[in-house]
Amino acid sequence: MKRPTIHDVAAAAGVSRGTVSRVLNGDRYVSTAARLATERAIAETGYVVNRNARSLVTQRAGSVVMVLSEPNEKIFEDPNYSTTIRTAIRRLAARDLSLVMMIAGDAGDRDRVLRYVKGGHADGVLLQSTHAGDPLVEALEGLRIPAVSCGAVIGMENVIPFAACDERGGARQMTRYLVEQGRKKIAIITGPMDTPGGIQRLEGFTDELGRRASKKLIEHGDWTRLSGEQAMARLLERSPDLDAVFCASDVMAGGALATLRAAGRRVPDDVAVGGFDDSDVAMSTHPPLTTIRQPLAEIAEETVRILLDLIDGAEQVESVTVPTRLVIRESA
Amino acid sequence: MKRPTIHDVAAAAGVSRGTVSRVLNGDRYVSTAARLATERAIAETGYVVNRNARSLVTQRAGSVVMVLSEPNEKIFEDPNYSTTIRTAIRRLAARDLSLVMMIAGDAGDRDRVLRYVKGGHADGVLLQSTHAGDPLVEALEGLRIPAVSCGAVIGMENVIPFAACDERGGARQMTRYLVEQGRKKIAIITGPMDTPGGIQRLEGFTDELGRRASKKLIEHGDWTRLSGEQAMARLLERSPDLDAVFCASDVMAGGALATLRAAGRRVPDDVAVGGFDDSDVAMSTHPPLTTIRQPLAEIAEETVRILLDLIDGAEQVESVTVPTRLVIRESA
DNA sequence: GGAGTCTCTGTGAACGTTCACAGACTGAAA
DNA sequence: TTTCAGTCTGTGAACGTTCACAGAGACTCC
Repeated sequence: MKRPTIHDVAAAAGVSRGTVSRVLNGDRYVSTAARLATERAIAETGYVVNRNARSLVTQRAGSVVMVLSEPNEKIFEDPNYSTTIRTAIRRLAARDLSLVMMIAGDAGDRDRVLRYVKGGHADGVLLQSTHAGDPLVEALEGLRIPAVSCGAVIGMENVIPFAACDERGGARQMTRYLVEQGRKKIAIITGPMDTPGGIQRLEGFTDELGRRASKKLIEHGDWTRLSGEQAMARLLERSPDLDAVFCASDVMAGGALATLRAAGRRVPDDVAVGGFDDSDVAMSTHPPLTTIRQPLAEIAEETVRILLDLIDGAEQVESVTVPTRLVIRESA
Repeated sequence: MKRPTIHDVAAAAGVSRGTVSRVLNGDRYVSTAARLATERAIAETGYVVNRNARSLVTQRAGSVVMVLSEPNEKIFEDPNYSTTIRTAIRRLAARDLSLVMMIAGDAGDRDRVLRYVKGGHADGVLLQSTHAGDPLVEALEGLRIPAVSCGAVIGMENVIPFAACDERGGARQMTRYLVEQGRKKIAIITGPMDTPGGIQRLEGFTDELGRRASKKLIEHGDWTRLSGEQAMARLLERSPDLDAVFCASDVMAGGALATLRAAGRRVPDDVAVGGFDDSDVAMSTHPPLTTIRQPLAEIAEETVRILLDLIDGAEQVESVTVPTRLVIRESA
């Protein structure tokens, strides 16, 4: 029981291979009679085009690869990925492109991705959580394949287009809110300093605080809950009188809350806590987190749109920054 | 600057196409001299095999498709997917198979998946969160393509092999624990009753409770936090004197906790709360959730292993059930 | 020395498309 | 009538592999 080929369809429709191909690809020059006959034959035979054969001659892959470059396994729990993946699948499917997932944690992984792309098996690359200095990015750049990042790649902002939320602006929103609430000694727990979320959320924080910002009130985390707990402990030890902390992610804020509770601090009475992301943990903590909402679906949509533009041959594309929104709950 | 083909490699190595192909595919009959020359030529030319050409003749796709059949968009937040996807990518990559992601939410989506598979573009299918009666499953069954589900497909346990945690046993563990803690009136918030997690966790609950189980103490949720909140409210209204609630997922438990707090119930003093999954929210709630840990990575590994066995031509494969573990924190 | 078995190699024919080209037919304009 | 443009169709040649086959050489065994 072999799969029907374009020949079978052609025979069933009483036309030639070429005509079937033209119908398949929406070519203008095909008579209505031929088109109808072909369409019926396709339906009757249950014909499905063989993408391999097509790709072989067109030199187009018909797929896009999403590369998850997260060296730290733990962080993959990040619920944000799900939204991005889902959105990407949908948008690409509308263009009959499939989404292939790859991981680029270590050198071996990166090599695999590179070979895949070099083999011409992807029409574009969607970068996800790429850290500064990732060798993969330069390698991809050399291959001249359309590549877009979901969130900026630090140091590569002008070479890899991206869509991202206004990290800096969002951080300013939160910081300003904490100030407005009368908080005097505001600390921050940042993300890794080789990611846009790490760097730019800190920038927004210091931007807003001006010379009131103090090095003593800055601690670094790695996005994980545990790192949030530990950073909070360090902050409390160094500055027991702090009255607010802005955590660069909700997950880290969850950790900070636990440390604060263990230290007997009431939230928000003694210490206000602000998060970032508005992921689902923000609703589950006690008290629920006041946080910065980043429209992940929209960011994913834009990322894919830019990639499609590039695949379609756009010379120059603009990176996109979408605004964030302050979501006030109970922690601040 | 065209990509080098097998011909270029053959020319560079001073051998024939056939020999290069044999080296590529690890054929036995090739001399060391030829092998060495070929390998050098491959390295020098930067040759990467064209999978399309290969698939065209071998009739193997070189990829596996993971189908996310979740009609309800909301639920996709489930952090479990990330682990499964990541594990699958890794295991498949070791066999040089790539992972294509597809969604099968509505009929159009399902059609796309079916066309993809019918086109011979996947060597196997990984089913994820498939609900009972999903028409896609039957359709796939008809195509005779290797398919394995991550978690059982209700009603299809004997036709679609799967790997899953011991849902029923896990639920019994939790229920027994609550009983041992002296709880007298134990309620349950189940998942959707067309999923194994919905059905079997309830079964474990009633198994353990025996005739102490009461219909009045059963409420249904849909895995979302909101449904947990609402189900808890209904339970409290009907049975204000309940002293424990087993939630079939941590996320729903998070919702239940919020309702309990709003109702002035102390946890665990007045009401003990048990979850299921041991996902990251379990650590972020207040109090942290006592829950049932399901080894997601292990389940994903097994799912992929079974699929690979099927792809390798295994006639009969055994579904796998892995044990769960009670994780005691503070909510019960 | 011949037969038989292994090892190794090259070659032609697929696999299922698309694309460029050539040719046939139509209708309108010169 | 001829010419030209426009529409429609079929065909041969690619695309880059693998696979089966045939044949060459080396070695062993009688």
